[in-house]
Amino acid sequence: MNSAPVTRFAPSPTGDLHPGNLRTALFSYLAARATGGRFLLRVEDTDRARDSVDHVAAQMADLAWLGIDWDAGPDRSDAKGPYRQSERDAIYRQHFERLASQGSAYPCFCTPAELEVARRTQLAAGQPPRYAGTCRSLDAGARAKHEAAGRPPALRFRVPEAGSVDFDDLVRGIQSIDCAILGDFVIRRADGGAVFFFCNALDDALMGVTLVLRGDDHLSNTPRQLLLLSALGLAAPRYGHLPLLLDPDGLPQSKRRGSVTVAALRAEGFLPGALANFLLRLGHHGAPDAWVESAALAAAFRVDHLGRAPAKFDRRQLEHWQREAVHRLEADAAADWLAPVFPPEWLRERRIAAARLLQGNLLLPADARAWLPVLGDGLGPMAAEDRAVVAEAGAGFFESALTAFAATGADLARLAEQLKERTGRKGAAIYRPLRIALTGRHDGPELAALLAAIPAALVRERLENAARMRPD
RNA sequence: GCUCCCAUCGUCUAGAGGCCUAGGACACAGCCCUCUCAAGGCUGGUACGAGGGUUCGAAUCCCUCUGGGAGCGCCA
Repeated sequence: MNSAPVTRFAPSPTGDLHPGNLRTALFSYLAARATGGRFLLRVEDTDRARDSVDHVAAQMADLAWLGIDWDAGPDRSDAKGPYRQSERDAIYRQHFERLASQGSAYPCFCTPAELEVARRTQLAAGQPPRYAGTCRSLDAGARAKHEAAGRPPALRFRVPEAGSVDFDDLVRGIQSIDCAILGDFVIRRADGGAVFFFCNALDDALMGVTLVLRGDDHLSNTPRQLLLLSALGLAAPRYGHLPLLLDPDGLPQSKRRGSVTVAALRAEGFLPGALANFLLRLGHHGAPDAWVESAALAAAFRVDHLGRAPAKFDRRQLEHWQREAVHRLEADAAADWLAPVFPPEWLRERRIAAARLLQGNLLLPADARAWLPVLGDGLGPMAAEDRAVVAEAGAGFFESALTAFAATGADLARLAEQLKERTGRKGAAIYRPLRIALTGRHDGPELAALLAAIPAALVRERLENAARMRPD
């Protein structure tokens, strides 16, 4: 495992990916890429009721968006495939038979109602709810009787009565779980469907996965999977259990609670590099304080630098990385990024120019909306304090500006020079009223670039309006 | 209920007995730079959940408590 691990991400397509899922995927991916290993994508679609093919596609799109690619997956199978559990029934069946024939598993005829009663009774008695073992040692006669009754049995794994399961978790360290606290668990439902514990562990082993990074919530189930694998004589992967990613209120992210999804973040305009840099530092330390390029992500990731404490999803941290990402955007990429808010009639060149001009002042594409009127048409009303600045400069100032503009065009340095000569003003006394007159606001990108980006006719019109402006 | 896991600034984290009057980053405040905003530079405030031990010495080890989480499913 030290040299070239095989890792995987194994989502169940029951909804959109959350940042926490994506982090697990990213870490698994980076763990493989950092050392020249392989990364697999396996779809765990064994829940026909909730799964959907749309979710599979959406999840793959989220992964690809972040820059995660897989050596094998549902869309790219190989000898170890298929990579959709819904297509692996024959494999599961074969291993069920093996387990059953060697006595590691047995048919269980208990009904859900019976099990529920037993569970309640145990809970009431202060006992942990564990399978009581009713069907554990049914003789042939009893078994035949049940079968004659027509009820199809589930298949239950026989957990050893004594001993313990020991493993060394990559992030949690040595774990030792007493078999006595593990009840016999179902591996095949009465309807013949394989259960998560089973397919998940079996597929990892069969696909040659050597390192599994997954959520904390699987930690206490790991012994069951280890038992299963050892009964099958298969090599188990190394496990590393990542702490959960929490919502800002400190509760675990979940679909039910409406936690933010990766898809929603993408729709808002967050950039993949921003999310990657953000996730890289959640439950993982040792990455540099500064921005990490996507090509350097794998080198910045260390599997032995994973933390144990849960982390909160903090949008402001994400926004910091987003700002970094936006600043780093090439002009044409920035134009694409802003495409959703640009007027459709704008040509490529104009989009690039506008993007270059604005990108330093934007966090999300929606922020650009406020600037469209400045570059195009229809300045809104200005704030009282801004009107006051314009009024203070006075009609003479703007008339001089008009004259100067006619001579210099959109060359701010020369324009300012002439204004200085004509009005005796300098510095902020020139730039500030000019900025406000031209843009209707007192903040924003460099004025020189702004002046160059506003059509000359509009520049004149705005200067004329400013000249007519009175205080109050 | 039982078993297991987690616990450092508001947030992400460093810290594996003395290097910690706890470091960095984000956020926040102030200053500098600057036509403004952003960026950048500098400065500042804010944290070891509580209580007991062990030790010459504890954020670091042990115990208890508190708080949070997970698992105990014919869900994944």
